[in-house]
Amino acid sequence: MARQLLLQQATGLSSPNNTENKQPSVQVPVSVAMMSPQMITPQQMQQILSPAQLQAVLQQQQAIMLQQLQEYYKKQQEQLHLQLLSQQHIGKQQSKESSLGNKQLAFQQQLIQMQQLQQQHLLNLQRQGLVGLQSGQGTLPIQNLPPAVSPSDLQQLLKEMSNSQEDSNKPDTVDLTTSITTSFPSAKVSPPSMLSSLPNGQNAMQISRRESSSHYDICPSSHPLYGHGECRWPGCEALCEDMGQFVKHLNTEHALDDRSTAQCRVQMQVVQQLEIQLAKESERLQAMMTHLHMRPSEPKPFSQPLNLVSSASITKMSPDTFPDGLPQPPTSATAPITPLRQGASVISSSSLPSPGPVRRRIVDKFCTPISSELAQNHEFYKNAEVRPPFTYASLIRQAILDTPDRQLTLNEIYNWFTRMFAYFRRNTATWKNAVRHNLSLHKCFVRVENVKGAVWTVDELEYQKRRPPKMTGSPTLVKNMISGLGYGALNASYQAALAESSFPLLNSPPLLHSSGSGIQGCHDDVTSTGEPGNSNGSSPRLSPQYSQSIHVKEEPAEEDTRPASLTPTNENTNLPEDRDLEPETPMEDLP
DNA sequence: CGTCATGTAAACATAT
DNA sequence: CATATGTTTACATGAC
Repeated sequence: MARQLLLQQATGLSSPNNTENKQPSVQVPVSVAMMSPQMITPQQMQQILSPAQLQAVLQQQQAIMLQQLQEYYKKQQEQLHLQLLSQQHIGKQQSKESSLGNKQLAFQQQLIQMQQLQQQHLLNLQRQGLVGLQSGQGTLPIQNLPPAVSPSDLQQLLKEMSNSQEDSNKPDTVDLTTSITTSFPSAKVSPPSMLSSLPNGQNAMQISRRESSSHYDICPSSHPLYGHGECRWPGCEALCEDMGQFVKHLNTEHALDDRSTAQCRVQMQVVQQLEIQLAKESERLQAMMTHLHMRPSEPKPFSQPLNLVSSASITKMSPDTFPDGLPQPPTSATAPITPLRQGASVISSSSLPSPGPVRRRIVDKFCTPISSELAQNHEFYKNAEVRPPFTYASLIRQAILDTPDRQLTLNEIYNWFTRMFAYFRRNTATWKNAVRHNLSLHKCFVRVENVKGAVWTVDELEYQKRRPPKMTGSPTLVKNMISGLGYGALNASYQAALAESSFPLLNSPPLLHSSGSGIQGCHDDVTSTGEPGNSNGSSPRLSPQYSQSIHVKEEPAEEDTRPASLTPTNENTNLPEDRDLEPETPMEDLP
């Protein structure tokens, strides 16, 4: 039933714009590709589409998202540019408006943030092999995007602004709204409705091109998943001398199986999370502009950069901008963008002030490459209110291990949470309680009293002990993991999982064990970094061996007397720890 | 279906 | 007394 519906839409919608490319054997309903996960859960998708279709759909969606994102960035930046220029006018009018400087700064920051976001997204895509790397290694991914406001441009702008600020006062009559919208009609793109086809012809062309290029048989010279002589499939770095070899590799190693489809879904999620963040940022920008009277509450042209109806982009949309046919979700600005859980009901889920219990411990079971994941995405989590896909226990541990002393007070743990994750800047009572609960509950957290209070440390051995059997990366397991994620916080978790299997990290030291296939042992990150005895003696905090007084949690059926419980783990020979991924660098902190 | 890990809530104790 | 810090219990959920 659903399938028919979709296919029906597909045939109606995909045709107009696909004139240019020879559709590969598989007809892919564009509308399906456009469909946000809220509309169709991954599981449903799999049921609805044949594997081949699914694969194609995913590719399409990636392409669409990328394209739309690029356009969106571009428009956003054009707007910003204009805003800055407009601000200049205001500056003239307001003579010595002292707050102007702040406004400039705010805009500048916003703009920079946009650019960062842009880069981040591209990095992500690149990492996943979705965007071919530029030949010049050092080049920024930003190159892939339309001309943006370069730092120098920005400087120039600000310079002009500050200059103009000093002279004359003009009547405050500049109609910024019209100046913006009229001079940049292109920016007025109505948000693609959920079920509509391609937003515009250009996209269609892009998509077609993308799609065809993704079918190596059509464009043998290049492949988005092939670059620099290696396979760029997420988590795979297999070396392939030439395209032929690569194609062979692709067909054998990344055939259409559970694992591959799961990976595709995860990739979708990666993109989606970024979009959510993007939506939020643009929303914030919008609010800023509105506040500055630059743009009287006009429906923002780019409120919905992409096809998804994420809670982020929805929640604060004004009623009039709401896509037809969609019930407007309660406007709860405070509702966390908890990664869409039940897949189909982001909207409804966002209506609840507090998300119910959220299951997302996959990563933990997946060996919690939390630190490597964090290394990659901590910027993301810092800014996006996305619930990190880690358990409280692993987060607490990470917080503690992040410090030179491997010990933190409760309050410092709190601070780490709020510093590292935007998500934990709300509902403090809830998660703080959870943190305390975890600290008390898990034997791996050891409370050490010192002169002024107490600090918490991690008994790594104990922590490892509680971990379930390692995962082998079997397709089934991967699949389970993915679906178990409730489609929400996959992004990180999956990347993290892949990281263990030699994920090419862009911003972290090269892995030592890049095998390219299969997940090698599960490791949990960090541990290595520091065994206590190591150098680093300068501990501001009392490093005096935990001695003072240690509260050993009771063990129901203690097998061994755990002598090692207090000794710096480290010599747990039986535990094959990877401890390599961990960028020893304690992941610089935020201000 | 039972068990386990986890998240959430809450009661309670103790220290500051 | 209020708050922070811990501990513990209860319950729900999802994975296995």
